[in-house]
Amino acid sequence: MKEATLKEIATTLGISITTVSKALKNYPDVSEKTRKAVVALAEELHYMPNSFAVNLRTKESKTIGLIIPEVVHHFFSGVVNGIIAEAEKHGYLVIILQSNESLELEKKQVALLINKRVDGIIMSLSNESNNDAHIKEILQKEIPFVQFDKISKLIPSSKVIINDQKAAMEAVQHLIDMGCKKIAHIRGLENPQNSIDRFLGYKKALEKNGIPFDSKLVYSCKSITFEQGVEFAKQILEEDKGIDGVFVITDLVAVGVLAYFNEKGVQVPNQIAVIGFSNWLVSQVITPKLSTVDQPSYEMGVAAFALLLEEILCRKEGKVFEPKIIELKTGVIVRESTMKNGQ
Amino acid sequence: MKEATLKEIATTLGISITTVSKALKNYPDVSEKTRKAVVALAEELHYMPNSFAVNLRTKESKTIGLIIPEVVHHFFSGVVNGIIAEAEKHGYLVIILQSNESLELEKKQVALLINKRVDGIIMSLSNESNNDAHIKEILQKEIPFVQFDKISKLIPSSKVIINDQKAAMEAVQHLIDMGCKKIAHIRGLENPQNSIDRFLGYKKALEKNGIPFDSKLVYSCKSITFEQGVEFAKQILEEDKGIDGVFVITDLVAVGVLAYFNEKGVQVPNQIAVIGFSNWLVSQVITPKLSTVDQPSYEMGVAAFALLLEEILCRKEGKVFEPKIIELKTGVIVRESTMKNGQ
DNA sequence: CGAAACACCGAAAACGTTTTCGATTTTACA
DNA sequence: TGTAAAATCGAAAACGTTTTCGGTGTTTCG
Repeated sequence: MKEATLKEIATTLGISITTVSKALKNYPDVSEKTRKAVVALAEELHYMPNSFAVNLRTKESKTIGLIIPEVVHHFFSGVVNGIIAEAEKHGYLVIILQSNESLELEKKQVALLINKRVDGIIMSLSNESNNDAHIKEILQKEIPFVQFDKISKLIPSSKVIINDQKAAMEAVQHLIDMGCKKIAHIRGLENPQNSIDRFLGYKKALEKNGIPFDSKLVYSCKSITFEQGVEFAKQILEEDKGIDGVFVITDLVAVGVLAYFNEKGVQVPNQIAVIGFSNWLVSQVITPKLSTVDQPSYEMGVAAFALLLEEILCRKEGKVFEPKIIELKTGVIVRESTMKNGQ
Repeated sequence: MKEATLKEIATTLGISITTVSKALKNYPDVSEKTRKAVVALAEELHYMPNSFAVNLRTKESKTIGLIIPEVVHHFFSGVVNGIIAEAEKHGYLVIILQSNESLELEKKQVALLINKRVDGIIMSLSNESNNDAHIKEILQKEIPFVQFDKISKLIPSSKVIINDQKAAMEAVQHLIDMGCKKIAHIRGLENPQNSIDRFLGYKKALEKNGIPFDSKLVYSCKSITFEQGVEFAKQILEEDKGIDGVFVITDLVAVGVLAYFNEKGVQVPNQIAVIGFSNWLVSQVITPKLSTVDQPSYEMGVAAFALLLEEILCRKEGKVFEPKIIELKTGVIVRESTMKNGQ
C-alpha cells in the first residue's frame, strides 16, 4: 500500500509529472480533458501531496510556533485556543512549547522552532526574559514574530496587549467607588511588565482620587500561588492597618486571600473588599464570587495570529514589515467580593 | 544573509557534500582532520540542517499530532503539559488540534495531521466519536496511534486510561463510609465511556453495600457545566427525597451543586455530602473544599507519549506492534465536602 | 497562403539532505 | 618490494514537489 505520487499518476496516464502537477493546481495551460483525467485518477488513488517535498520546494511549512510560560493556566489556554482556531482557518498548524518561566528553556524552545523552520513565532515572554540574544536572532533572521501579554517594549515586533495600567486603574477606581478608603495592593513579581503596569495603575488611581500612596500597603508576591494569597491575607489581618480593600495581581492569589478571610470570618466585601485580575474560572464559582478584570484571552489569540499572518504575507512579497500593536479592551467584572451594601 | 548549507561548506573547504554530511554526523569513514575542519566551519557559519530536506529524505518529521476536545480544561491542559514535556525530551515537537467535541471537526483534524505526515497521533476522542472511518484510516496507514482518557474499546490501539469504574466505586464507597444512606449520582452524557463507567462504578458500590439502586436518584447532564450543577442541586432540594450524598461526574458540575447548596444554606457535608471527579483547581479553593478523585493528568500525558514512541520505534524497524494498555492509579482526595463530624 | 497568436505539453533544474557503493589512497606486514 | 587490508573520500541516486522556459502543434486572420 504505497503512497500515490505525481510520478505514479503521470506514468499510468502516460503524461509528464509537470502536467499532473499543473492539472491538480489548476494551471491554465492544461486542457480540460487531461485535467479531468488527472483529477479522477488522483481521487481514486487518494493522492495527497507529500508535505515534506512541498515544504522543501516552497520553503514554508504552514506551521507556526507558540511559546508560552505554561498551558495549565486558564488565561494561556484561552489564548492557545484562539490561536489554534484562527491559524487553522488559514491553513496553519500550531506547535506549542512551554518555557516554564525559565529563560534557559525559552532559549532552547526558540532554537527548536527556528530549526524546525516554522513560518512564524508567537510568544509570551517568560518572567526572566528580556531583549536577549535568542529574540534578536528571530528578528535578525526575519522570522515573523509577535509578542502577546508579557511583552518587552524593547523588542521591535508586533504585539497584542491589554492596557494593564488602565485596567488596574479601573479596578482600583471601582474599589474607591465602593467606598474603600485604605486600599492595599498585592502585586506580582518584580520584572514582568504587566506586574509593573498594574502597580502603576494602582498608584495612579489613588493619586487621581487624592489618596496618599503608602508603600507599606504594597505586598510583593514571591510566587503567583494560592498560598501566597493566604499568607498575605494573614499578614494583612495581623498588621491591622485598617485596610478595607485589596487589589490583587491575579485571581489565583486573590482566591487565597478570600479563603483566609473566610476562615477568619472577615466579612467580604463589607469589612474588606477584594478584586482580582484575569477572570479565572475559579472567580465565578467561589464564595463570595470574586470581582475581577476580564482579559479577553481568546480574542488575544485571534489577534496575535492575525498580526503574525499579516507579517508572513508581507514578507513573502519581500516588503518591509511595519510592526503593529493591538491593544485589547478589558473590563471590570463586578461580583460579590466588592459589592458593598447590595449596590 | 543566506542560510548555510552542506554544499556551501563543501565548496569552501574543497571537499564533497558527502564528506561534509558524514563529518557532521560522526561517520567513521572521515579523517579526524577533515572532521575538525568541517565542524569548525559549520560552527562559524551557524550551520543548521534544513529540516525540510531532512524530513523528505528520512521520511519522518519528528513531530507528533495531538487531538483533544479542548485545551481550556484543567485536565486536558495537564495532559498536554505531560505530552509536550516528554516529547521534547525525545526530540519531538507537538502539534495540537481541538475537536471541540465535534465529530466533523475531529475528522478534519485527523486528515490534517495525516497530510502533515506527523510521526504519530495521540488522541482523546470527542463524545460523538466512535470507531469511524477517520480512525480506521490512521490504523490502516499504520500511523502510530494512542488513545487516552476518552477511548473507544473497539479501536485496536495503545491506550492510557484510568479505571473510571473502580475510581467511581471508591468515591461512592467513601460517601458510604462517611455514613451516607441515600446517594444520588449526577452522571455525564450518554455516550462517553468514562461517563458510563463512572455510572457503573456508582451502581456497583451501592450493590456491594446492599443499598438498592434507584434510577430516580440518577441525574443525567445535558452539558458539563457549572449551571448544570446548580440546576440539579435545585432539583434535588425541591424533590426532597432525603438524599444525603451526591457523587458528581466532574468537579465543575460539583462546584455548581455546592454553590446552590451554599446559597440555600444546606450544610455540606453534614446535611448532604458531595464528591466530584478530576481534582480541578477550583476544588481546592472553594468553600467547602471539594472532595474529589485525582486523575493524574500529567502522568497520563507522559505515558501516552511513551507508548507512542514505543510504537514509532517498533514500526521503524519494520516489526509488528502489539498495542499496550496502561491503566493509571487514581485516588480519592478527601476534603471538607465529605468530611462529616470532623472525621 | 503565410504569419502570428494561441493552446497544450514536457524536460530539467532546483530545494538540501542522506546513504550506498565503488574508487582511491595510505598503511601494515610478510 | 609487493600485496592485502584499512582508511578516506566522492559520484550519484533518491526523496517528491514546483516552476521556468522552450517546444510542438493548431487555430486565426489579413
